[in-house]
Amino acid sequence: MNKKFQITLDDIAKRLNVSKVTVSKALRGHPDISFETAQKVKAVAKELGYTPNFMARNLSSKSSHTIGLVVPKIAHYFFGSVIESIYEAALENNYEIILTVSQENAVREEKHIRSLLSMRVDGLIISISQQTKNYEIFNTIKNYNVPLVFMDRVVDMPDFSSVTVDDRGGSFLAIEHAVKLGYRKIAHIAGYQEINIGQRRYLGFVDAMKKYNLPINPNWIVYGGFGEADGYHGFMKLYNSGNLPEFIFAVTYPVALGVYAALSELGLKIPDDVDIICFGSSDVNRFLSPSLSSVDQPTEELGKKSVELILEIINNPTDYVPKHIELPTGLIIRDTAKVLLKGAKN
Amino acid sequence: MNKKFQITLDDIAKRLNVSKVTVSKALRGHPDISFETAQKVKAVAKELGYTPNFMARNLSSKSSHTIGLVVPKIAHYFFGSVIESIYEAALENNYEIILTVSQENAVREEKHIRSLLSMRVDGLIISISQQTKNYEIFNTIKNYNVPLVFMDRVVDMPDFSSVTVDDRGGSFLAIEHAVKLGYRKIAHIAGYQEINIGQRRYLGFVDAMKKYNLPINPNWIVYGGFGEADGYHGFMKLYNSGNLPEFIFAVTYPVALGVYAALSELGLKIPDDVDIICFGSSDVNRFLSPSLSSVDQPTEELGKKSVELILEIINNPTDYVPKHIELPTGLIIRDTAKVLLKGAKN
DNA sequence: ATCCATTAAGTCATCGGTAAAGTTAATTAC
DNA sequence: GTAATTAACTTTACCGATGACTTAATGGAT
Repeated sequence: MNKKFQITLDDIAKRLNVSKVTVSKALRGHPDISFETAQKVKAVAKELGYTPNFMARNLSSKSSHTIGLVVPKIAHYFFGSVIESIYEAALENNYEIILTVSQENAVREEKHIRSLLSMRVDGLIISISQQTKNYEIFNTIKNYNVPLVFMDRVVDMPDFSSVTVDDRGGSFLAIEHAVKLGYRKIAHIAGYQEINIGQRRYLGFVDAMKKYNLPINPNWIVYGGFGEADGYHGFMKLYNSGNLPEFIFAVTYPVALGVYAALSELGLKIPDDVDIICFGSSDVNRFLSPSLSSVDQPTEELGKKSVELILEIINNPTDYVPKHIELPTGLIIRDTAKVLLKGAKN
Repeated sequence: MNKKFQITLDDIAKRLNVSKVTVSKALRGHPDISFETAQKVKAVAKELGYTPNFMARNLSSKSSHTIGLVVPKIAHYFFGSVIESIYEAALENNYEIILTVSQENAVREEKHIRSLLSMRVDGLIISISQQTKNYEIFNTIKNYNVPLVFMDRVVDMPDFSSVTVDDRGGSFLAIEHAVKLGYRKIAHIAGYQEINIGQRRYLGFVDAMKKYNLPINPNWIVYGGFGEADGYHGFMKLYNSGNLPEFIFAVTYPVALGVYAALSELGLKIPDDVDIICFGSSDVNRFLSPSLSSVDQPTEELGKKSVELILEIINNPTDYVPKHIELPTGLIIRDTAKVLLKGAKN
């Protein structure tokens, strides 16, 4: 390593024959420093290409101007899109983001959180993994008084703020829409029920079925994860039961894709053999054939609101009351779940 | 903030009536410390839930065990997938990743790089933005002697290592394949030529056209960016010229999707009106209709190799000779570019 | 008995900042 | 005219770790 790796406050100080604290204050616009001195300092800093040392600054100031982010996945449209908007929002507010990925693994998730805490992040935005069951670490966070916002996948702890979408209401809309198309035999390929999105999407499904007096066939509810494989196996299970529903509500977009894979393997057609709608979408969805109708998830909003919320807490740590933001959802009807069931009338 | 936010070496030291250096050494397995003392220290550290302070450690050791990553985008399959594999590989080697996103913006890119340098990352993995033209910052990195590996989108500077795919060879394969299907009127919706992937994919196209003695129609080469909009406008330009080619080679997957959008708007069909192949793919590609045949980009390999390479440089900074790894590509034929052109024989 | 090497610690300085307290000289207050 | 205030700096201490150097105790070789 080059010894002249970094320009420090001292380098600037020596050039101007002032103390390094003067330089530090000048650069931060501290009122102690006269206008002329400040100008000189800034000029030299610019000339030398000074950049403050992140580690040193954070060590001494005990605040890192950094937000830790923990998500289960990156290479999925939903998370990719949310992450991107979080980075955008952070940048606008001059905050750094440190992103970690749990890969849906609870152990890794906890390790990442501890690591972020040791980096003294000013706050955490967390979307928990499918597996997360032990909430100990969140109590730790609470004890440390580190601001935390749960995003989309939340833990039900009243002390923490959250930003979610209206999972229950969105699911309700989806099922109601199916009913209005004439469908009665409706299945739900559901996610894990231990996690809010799985639970609430299931509840929305139940709400709608009840409202329209439709029987809920337990065999038509398949629990599992949120990935493509889960959708594939979920549908296969429905298929193998010998009693195929007319309509499927998939808990996530990848699950719906898994259903597509199963359908094409089995030679079944949408909507003739079975119709489908899902929660969430993707940028390439409109190129699918048929393109999936879905409950809209406002990904950019989720990211933006999460950052806003965490900054609100960071800037007002004492008398902060946890807030729960639930973003409204709507339906986007594309090719699937579009045509009236044969013989049905609206 | 809670004052007892963090357990420090001193806390452990006091408990055991030893000095904090002893604790530090013990935890790092330094031979100075006896087995028994080390055991005791580790036990107390565990009991108190000690985690080293990242900032302090890095400030004093001048190495952060962290790799800075700069990419143009996240919410795109290619980058999402590479990023994920980089995180995986880093984790295996006990390195942290600090990810920054340039959003294809050169100014922002430079800002991120400076910020990463100030964080004293041990190395940088960079995939430059479409726009990047000023290489000053890379000279800065060189002067600072910070290890740097370019990934996929490289800058032609001999001092830096790189991991790329065989863009030229892959493109050649794609065009050769088209020729063998009987296509002669071949267009290329190309990217920016200032950047290696744009240039080399174009060159592969030219290589193949020359080899098969096919004329290159300048009107059938449309330059632009790497996104969906570029594909859309690129095709519209071809279409409006009144002389439609039989076959299109799209420089990226998103560009091909843009072409799809244009085709569907114009009511044109693949492969009857025009056929297509592209460079790169996505996880949902197989659900497209028709699914795109493409040049395979080994995304996980790209990520993995980049990390391996940067660690190699980090661990051997003095007599390191820059290395250029080019990963082989192949074709994956799905629905497009599959059927012999009518009237052609192989 | 003395010297030297080894083991197992401890002390001190330092990384590059920031906060708090201390120092001047000039200005203001009464 | 002297005390009090203020502007503009400087000095000192510290954040939590690490590396270099020092010290004390033990044990073996001579």
